[in-house]
This record gives sequence, structure tokens and C-alpha cells, in this order.
Amino acid sequence: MIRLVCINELYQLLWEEYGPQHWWPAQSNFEIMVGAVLTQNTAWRNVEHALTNLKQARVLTPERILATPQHELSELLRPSGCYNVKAHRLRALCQWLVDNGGHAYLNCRSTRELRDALLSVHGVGEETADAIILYAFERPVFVVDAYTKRLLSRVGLIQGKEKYLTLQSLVAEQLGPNTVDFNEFHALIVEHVKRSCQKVPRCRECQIRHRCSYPVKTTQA
DNA sequence: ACCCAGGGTCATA
DNA sequence: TATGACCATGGG
Repeated sequence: MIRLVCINELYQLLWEEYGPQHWWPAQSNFEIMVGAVLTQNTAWRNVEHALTNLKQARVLTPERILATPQHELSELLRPSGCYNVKAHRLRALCQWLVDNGGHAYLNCRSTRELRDALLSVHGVGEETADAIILYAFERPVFVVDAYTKRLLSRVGLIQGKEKYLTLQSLVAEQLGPNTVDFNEFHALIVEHVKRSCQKVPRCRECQIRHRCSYPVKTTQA
């Protein structure tokens, strides 16, 4: 088990190994928000299928999604799984955008106001809200996901039982409130997990069932 | 056939 | 506060 001294060291190692990730992959801010909802507990590959469906149906705007019947929307979202739930959540997000004048008008609000408003939208939790704030609104908010928690725990930087906001402020303290670094760090963590454990169903060293998150430059021996 | 994925909500204790 | 069920497709 490799142990690291600080979060900056982990960030630096990941950066050296993988380089810039150019997140979030999307053609518009709205597409980022849609993707953030669709990717909940879902592999990104499946989300891409659903996004393609929405584009081909020419419905990738808040107004057009709201004008699309529920069952039709569900069918377009089918490849991303949980499609009935996500159709409902996507509608809630679109309604919120329309009610608040869209991205441009919302962008005048403070980051905290944005976060609170997003959290009040049905289907938007802390991680989804922060992903939207960081990648669509480009505000310095770090996105804490399960990978982050697991990786920081593995390398001995946290205990593992910390709450979301605790981890978020921990990263912010060490990296400094920087949108670019928050963007890259989160993307690098996700990319690292994807790449490092693609063909490792079970790790010998840590005996974790499926994908393990070693720091870079360590193999499964 | 099982496990998980770029989570969140809701019911229960 | 803290688990557990549920959503549901697609790839390993």
C-alpha cells in the first residue's frame, strides 16, 4: 500500500501520468448539465448513447425537453438506464432553468446561491450540483465522488468515513480554490480509476472485489 | 450469472 | 443519523 503525504502530491502524480483531461466532454453548458444527471450511477458510455438520441431527436434544449412527452423522453434516455427516473429528473432540471432565465441569468448569482438552488431541484444531489457548478458554471467547487473518497482513503490521506462537505473543504484547503485545478483533479481521478483497473477484476494486494484505485505507477504485482 | 457504473430519493429504525 | 431498497441499461 502506497501512502502519500498530501493531496497535492497525488494531484501531481496523476497529472504527470495522464496529462490534461479536457473535461467536461460536451458541446454546450446545457449538455453538461444533462450529462451530469444522466451519468448518475451509470457508465459514461451509456450516457453518450442517450445524449446522441437527444441530439438526433433535436430536443437538447430545456424548452424542447419540457415539450417532449414523458414516455418519449424516457425512450430517448433508455440506454443510460434508470430512464423513467432520469426523465423525471431531467424535466425538473429543465423546469428550473426555464423558471430562472437559463444559464446566462443564473450566472449572475453567487456560487452558494447556485448550489442551494440546484440542491432544491429534484434529482440533484451534492455531487451532481457541484459537477454542474464546476463544469458548466466554471466556479471553483471541487466535486467529491466515490472514487475520490476511495482513492484518498487508499493512499492514507483520509480515514474514509468523512462526509461530503468535509472532503470538499479538505481538497479546497490543499489545492486552493482554483477552477482549473478542481476540474483537472476530479477528471484525473476518474480517468485513473478507469485506466488502471480495466483488466483487474480483483486486486491481489488490497483484495477489493472489483476496481481498485492505486496511485499511479503501481501495478497489480 | 454476478458486479458495477462519473447518484439520488424515499421509507424505515 | 444511518442503513437499505429501488431505479435499469450495458460492459467486464
